[in-house]
Amino acid sequence: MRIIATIKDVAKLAGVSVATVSRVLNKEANVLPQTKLRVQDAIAKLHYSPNLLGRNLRQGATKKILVLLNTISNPFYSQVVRGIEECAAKEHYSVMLCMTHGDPVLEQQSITLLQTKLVDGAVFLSAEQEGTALTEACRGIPVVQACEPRDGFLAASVSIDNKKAAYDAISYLIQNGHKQIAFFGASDTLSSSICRKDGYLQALSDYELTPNPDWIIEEGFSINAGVRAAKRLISCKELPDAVFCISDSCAIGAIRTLVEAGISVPGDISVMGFDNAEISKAFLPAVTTVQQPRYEIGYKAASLLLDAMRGEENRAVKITLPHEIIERNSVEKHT
Amino acid sequence: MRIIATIKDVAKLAGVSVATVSRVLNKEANVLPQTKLRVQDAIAKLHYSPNLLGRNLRQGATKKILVLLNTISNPFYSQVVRGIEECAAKEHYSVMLCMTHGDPVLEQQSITLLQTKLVDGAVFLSAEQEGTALTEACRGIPVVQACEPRDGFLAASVSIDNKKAAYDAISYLIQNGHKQIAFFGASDTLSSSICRKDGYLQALSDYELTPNPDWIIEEGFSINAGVRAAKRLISCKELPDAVFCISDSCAIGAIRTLVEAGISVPGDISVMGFDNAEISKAFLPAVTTVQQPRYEIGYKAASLLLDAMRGEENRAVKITLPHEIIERNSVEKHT
DNA sequence: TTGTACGCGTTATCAG
DNA sequence: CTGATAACGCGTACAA
Repeated sequence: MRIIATIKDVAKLAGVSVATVSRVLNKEANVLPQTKLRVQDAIAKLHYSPNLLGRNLRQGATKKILVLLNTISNPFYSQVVRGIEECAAKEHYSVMLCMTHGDPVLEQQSITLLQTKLVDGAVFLSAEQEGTALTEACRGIPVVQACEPRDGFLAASVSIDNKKAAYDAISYLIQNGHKQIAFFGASDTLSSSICRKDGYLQALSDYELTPNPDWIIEEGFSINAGVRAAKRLISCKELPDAVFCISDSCAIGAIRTLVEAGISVPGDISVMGFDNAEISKAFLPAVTTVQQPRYEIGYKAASLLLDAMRGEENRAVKITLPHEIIERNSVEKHT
Repeated sequence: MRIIATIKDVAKLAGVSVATVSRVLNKEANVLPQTKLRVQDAIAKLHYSPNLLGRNLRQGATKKILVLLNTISNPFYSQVVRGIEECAAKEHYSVMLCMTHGDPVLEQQSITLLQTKLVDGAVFLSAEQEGTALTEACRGIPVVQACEPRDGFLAASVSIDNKKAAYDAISYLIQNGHKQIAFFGASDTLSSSICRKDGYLQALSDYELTPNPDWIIEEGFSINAGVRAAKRLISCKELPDAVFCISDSCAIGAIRTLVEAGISVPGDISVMGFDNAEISKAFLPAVTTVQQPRYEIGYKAASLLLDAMRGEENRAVKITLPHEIIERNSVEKHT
């Protein structure tokens, strides 16, 4: 392995002091063109690039922000991260991702990057530890939450109003003539799971429909969860005329399972998803769903984080962005 | 914002020297239990955590590796990254992700993290710059490639044999009675695009079939690319009896487009994908495809990177891992 | 067992 | 316009 050049080597080769090299590196004004050239020459010759550990140590900042998320296997987060990146780039921050895989220990490891000054701030797209533990772990560190705010975690958050979104989805089903509506949810403690179920129950109640407990099936967000939920539904003695699913993946698993069992979608049962995943549009039938403003959520979250890093106290800020129902072909419209 | 405690503050509060605090932090032996307690007490009181910038600077290493990838919107990479993470964790490295979004400038920014010692090494899951430029940019830095080796980039690589994989896929189609086989590919310069096309042409040639140029349609990897390719195919005066697609996304776009046009899959046309994406199993019809050992590719790549970071010279190593054909329902079996 | 003092690579302050 | 030097926070010889 070659020995790596430092600022001293450059200074020596150029016949100047390290201070002058530093000035050239940081594009300061007061350097004679000729010495500047000598320095740049030496830099090129030695393939020198400044060690940012030194710079960051000296400046007490790294110009980096961390995005913490459960897993990248859910493409939903892709656009959220893009929003974060583009907002951060405006102030010359770069973005790094770390995954927690649902493991509080891995999450804590990433938080250590914050505590130990390796990054300047973080956006939490998921949260594995308890809210109060997170608040404690992130004391004095700029952090915000996006998509999935955690109860008890004192940090600004950006998300849609999940309860209202589910409520609107159920209203849409009801307005299209469906009265017997099942719910495929998740039994975890994520705020989105809880809020979407609340919205479902609230809508049913407001429209004076009574929920059938057999039809509230909580298997999770994944395709396989949708498959399992649909199998359980099929074994019920009565079938609903519509199903609201907590995610598009779940909806797709459900649709393929129903269809395989000879139940037509949307002919016999309508199915509605959530998130507007890319596949929803291509699936057969195309899935009617609820769209979140993913990019905007990420952008706004980064913007709040930048505020916090500037010292602005905004830990109590809770922003909700508008959702939208995307009509496609998996819901039958009875008039 | 609270002032952040340093090792000095801890030392002062505990009434010891910074050296002793450092010894406690690094779990060295020669510290009296009672002083150790005093130090730990002070650490807790001050909510102190060591500034890793100082430590990393001192030690010349960060125990972090970077994964560079185009975008996380393709869930294919999720398992690859998992393999990297789990191998890296065995030697106490943590993994961070940076996206390039196909932009050489963003890629260069991430490479800067390497050049500037912020991370110890990197796995390239994509490459935006030219191979020779990358070789130059990464001189003296431990790097490896996975999935998509770049011509001219002198770094160890791990991938499947893309040409043979495509060849095997076409053979499979032919053995199941298909003779008129179209190819939906990508016109970029990725090695996988080129190799898979080569494999397609080679197989046709070996089985003495002549490729119809109208049926070689290169629109890309995405669902929309599959839609576009299928539309172009439909407008041909003759239709093939099978299509080999460069990705599962492409295959799904193609299937939904064919089906919408009243062409049955696999009844009229069989469609084969590539990658074994999660959705392929759930799609209707379930997509016959080629499986890559994603986790193993990542794991092996990380293992090679660890070797390189230990100083082992392995830049010329090229590893190919076995692929596998996954039979499902999108290919008709004529006997 | 503990403390002193130096150096990691950089930037910032001050003289000149 | 340039140079010498003191930090930044930490780890580690060496000394005590």
